[in-house]
Amino acid sequence: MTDNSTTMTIGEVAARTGLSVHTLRFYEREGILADPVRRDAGGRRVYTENDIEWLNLCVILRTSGMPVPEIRRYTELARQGDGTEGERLALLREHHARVTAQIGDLHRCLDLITYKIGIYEDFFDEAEREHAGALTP
Amino acid sequence: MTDNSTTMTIGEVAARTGLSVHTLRFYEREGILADPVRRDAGGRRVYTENDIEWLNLCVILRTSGMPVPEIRRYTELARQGDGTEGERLALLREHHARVTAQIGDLHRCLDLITYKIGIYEDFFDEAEREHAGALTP
DNA sequence: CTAGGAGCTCGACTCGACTCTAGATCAAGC
DNA sequence: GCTTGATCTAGAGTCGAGTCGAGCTCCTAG
Repeated sequence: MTDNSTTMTIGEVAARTGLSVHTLRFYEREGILADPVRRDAGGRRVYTENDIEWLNLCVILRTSGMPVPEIRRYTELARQGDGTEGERLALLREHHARVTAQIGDLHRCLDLITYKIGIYEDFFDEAEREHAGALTP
Repeated sequence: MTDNSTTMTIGEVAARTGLSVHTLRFYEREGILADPVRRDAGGRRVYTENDIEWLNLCVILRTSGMPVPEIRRYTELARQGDGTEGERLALLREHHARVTAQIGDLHRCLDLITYKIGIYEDFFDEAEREHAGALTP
């Protein structure tokens, strides 16, 4: 049960999202926070569970390579609310395709790397066999 | 049969590797070419099939996220030749692990993105059903 | 012989995404 | 009241990986 009314300081949010406080402020400047962060009497940022959730989504999007401007676009759409679902869906689908493609690329790279590793391993196996004076017919 | 003695200009290499001529010169400065590129009488670079092969490996390593300095390290070891196989193998294994981990990360991101897409799709399905005045019991 | 297209070097610039600094403010504990 | 540690803002700096430009040279086709 995530209590929707408990609030956090920027430091706590940093701890919970894995982002640095610098990055949190940076993201806010870049306009990728769901709603403008509230402030307490002293002017410091006050975050809610909602913000954490949104930030976690942002982290996922960034980790999977979505550029900041595109996250901003998504955020703007979400802020606008009703009527933007189509564009949001399109944006996510596009990203989905890119990530899928990238995974494919990485797999192809991995195959070659695995192959190269195999060559080196063979090299050492061979050396060992010779060292042991094995009986290769 | 790749003729090992045919040579190419930088432009041809660019066409064949997908790298720009700028990038080819940049890679050379960065020391990630197997051997110092030969030059013709006029001082222009002369590439061989070997260079192409090496560059293709570099492209794979870069695509899979190996930083340039690490490729340089690998290149240096390869240049030194005998006795460095162990370190080369270690380096490749490390990279293999990183790439594998990254693929895992991307899969995790993809799952969440897929989930989000599902939510939007449900939203539209629902809207459509209502529009059609369906008989949901 | 000359025009145009590649190439050359060196150094500067870009871009994206942070990351850090300075100098001020604030809140809480002693 | 004072200190200490967290926050604040605005703006500058960093880092990686290219990317580009200026000014020059060189080959080749017409």
